[in-house]
Amino acid sequence: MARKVSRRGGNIVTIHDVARHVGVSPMTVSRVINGEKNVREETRKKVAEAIEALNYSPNMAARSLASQDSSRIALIYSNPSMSFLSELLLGILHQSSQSGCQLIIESCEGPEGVADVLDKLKSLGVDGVVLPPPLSDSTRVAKALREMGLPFVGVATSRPSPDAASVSIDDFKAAFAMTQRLIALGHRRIGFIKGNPNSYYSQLRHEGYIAALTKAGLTPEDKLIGQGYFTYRSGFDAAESLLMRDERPTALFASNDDMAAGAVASAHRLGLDVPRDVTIVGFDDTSMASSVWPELTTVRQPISDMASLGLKMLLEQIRTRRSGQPYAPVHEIRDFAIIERQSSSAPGEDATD
Amino acid sequence: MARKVSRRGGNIVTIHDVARHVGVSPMTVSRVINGEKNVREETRKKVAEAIEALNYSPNMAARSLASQDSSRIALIYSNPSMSFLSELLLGILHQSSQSGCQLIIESCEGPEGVADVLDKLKSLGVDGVVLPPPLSDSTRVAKALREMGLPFVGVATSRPSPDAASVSIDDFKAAFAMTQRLIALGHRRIGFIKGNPNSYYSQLRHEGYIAALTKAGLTPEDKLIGQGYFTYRSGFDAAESLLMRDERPTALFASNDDMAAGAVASAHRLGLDVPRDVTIVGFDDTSMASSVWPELTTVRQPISDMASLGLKMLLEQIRTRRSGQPYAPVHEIRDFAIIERQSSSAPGEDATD
DNA sequence: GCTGGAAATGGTAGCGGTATCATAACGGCT
DNA sequence: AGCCGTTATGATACCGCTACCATTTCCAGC
Repeated sequence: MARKVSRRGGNIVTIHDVARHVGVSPMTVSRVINGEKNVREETRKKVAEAIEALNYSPNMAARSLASQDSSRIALIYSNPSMSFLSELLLGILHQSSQSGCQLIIESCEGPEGVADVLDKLKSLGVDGVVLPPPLSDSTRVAKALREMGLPFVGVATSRPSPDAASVSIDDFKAAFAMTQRLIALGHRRIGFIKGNPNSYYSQLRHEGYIAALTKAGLTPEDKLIGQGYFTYRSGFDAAESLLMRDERPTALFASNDDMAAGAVASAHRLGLDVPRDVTIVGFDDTSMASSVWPELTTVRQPISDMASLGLKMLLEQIRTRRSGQPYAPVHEIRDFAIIERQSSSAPGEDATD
Repeated sequence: MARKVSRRGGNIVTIHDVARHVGVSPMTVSRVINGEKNVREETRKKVAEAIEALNYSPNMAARSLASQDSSRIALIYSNPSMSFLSELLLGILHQSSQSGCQLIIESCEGPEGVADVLDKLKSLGVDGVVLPPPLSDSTRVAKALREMGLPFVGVATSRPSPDAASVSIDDFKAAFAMTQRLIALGHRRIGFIKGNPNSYYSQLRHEGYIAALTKAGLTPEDKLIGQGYFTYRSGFDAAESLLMRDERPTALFASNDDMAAGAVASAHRLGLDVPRDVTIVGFDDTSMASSVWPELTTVRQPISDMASLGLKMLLEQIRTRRSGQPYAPVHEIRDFAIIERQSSSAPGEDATD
């Protein structure tokens, strides 16, 4: 039986093989892999080439065993917006297999659930926590984590805080850009459906909308603004009251995709065609955006990338902390993109050209 | 600086600690942990107690390093039905951290994508593959995998095949049960929206529906059946033509949630209230089911459990194969559940009681 | 009681990396 | 040239666990 040849397509390339191939010690190879300094540029290059040539990839098990730093990272989520979650998971998963860290996924329902989960984390000996929205926005959670001395990172929208890292897009700018886009299409009466008032990014998106209108010389009007709570139903209701006005808006900007989908349903119910009679756009580009019909024009957040980067930052933070050095939290901003689909067009005109 | 005390809530318990505590060698402890035979019952018990007492948990990194059997498992998905995927991921993740296997997630788009991905798997040295629908249904993929000599497991609906394991619910029985439920509510004209004709489980669900009607003495009618393709849009269209008939059905059973959601939208557009004017139910209980309004009555598959079990079976299969023993593929069936939400009621009556 | 073979247990040597400290090579300076 | 403080590299010892083989224990059978 081929024993030690079972994995990796037939032959196991170790750090020793690479070392021998180049004519250096394994230690030097290790240094190159981990991007440590104190390696001559020339050596680094040779090693890198050998790694490439031999198609070497480090054994995570060995690495985490030797370095004693197999971190346990928990991902806590509370909002069962599965579509968001799954993209997040993809990113996290990718990064965790790269970094060889152990992942624990916990859901917490309701306010008292948070305490339970945190207790559990403590007993599990978790080293750090990844927080997607809406938890990333919660000062209560942040406070609890801080008291436990657990480092954490907020992914996709979180109130910048001096002692926690975060990765997000610029929600204000994104909402601003999307609103500008609607204006550029020719819309003048643009409605807006706000998200949950507790959430910070909901505010930012609202402000971005207002700012874009103002900049274009349009007056933001209260009667064009509906209050939603990030749910489909709330989007449905808010859109209904907005669209039943005498002078109904020609475009509706919902601050997430679920609400936008609800708004589309509401428009349909009122006998309005989307986008011919009313343009409706969303935010996030979750799977909801492309599973309804017409598919939603929306703002895309690179959720997977953000998650991946977030985890990476978290691990770095943990490592820095362990070595006793001070850690300055990083707030990383990623680019968003406006995705044009079938739910938007110029006012009074069909998009299907 | 506390160095070697960084993980697991403060102190690292190793197999040596357990051994010392009991007064045996680490080897014996290892045997107990791995459930090997040739350990006296008495010894086993003492070791088990010590493990409990010291709250020991094995170090996965060390284990997989030493035993050389860290399996790499790939999850290949093609249908970007994110809500389904995320629940699957949750289950897989849970199991993989338990079993200490490395996970690789790959998406493949389109038919030629499959070949690319399989190439990649080969070069990555993957040991086994988890296949969610619709890939789990594809004989082409199964054939390719078989030729590569890669074990795989189909999760949630897969054509039972003699040489591949699978975990699924009984789609026929589930559709049967849901149809019976609608009949029990008093519905007699029950429409059905079929899924993609290529897919096996789509057929099973259709057959379940027919069987239940027949058993209740109702005649299945072709004009009550619409063809869909598992997409929102296709559900919308199919429902539209079904609901515009003179004698429109009082209930619509869509063979997945996306189509059911589309059907709801279509009903709304026609000015019909759900469920007062028409009951609409779905299948799968993906996040779509609870994010639209009214929330969908649907058949729940325990996706996360199924995925977890599937991975476990796959790992077992790999281990068995490695040891050179023959492996008889297992087809595991899990229970489904019918989830009643707001989209269903007795005909001609409002559900909100 | 002694023997032999199976069952139970222990000792040793790594798995593939990295921490740590020692050593060698490299300039910059007097 | 000689000295010294860096900077680059190497040797060694593990990390926690298991494979493998050696050893001990146990008990049946003579």
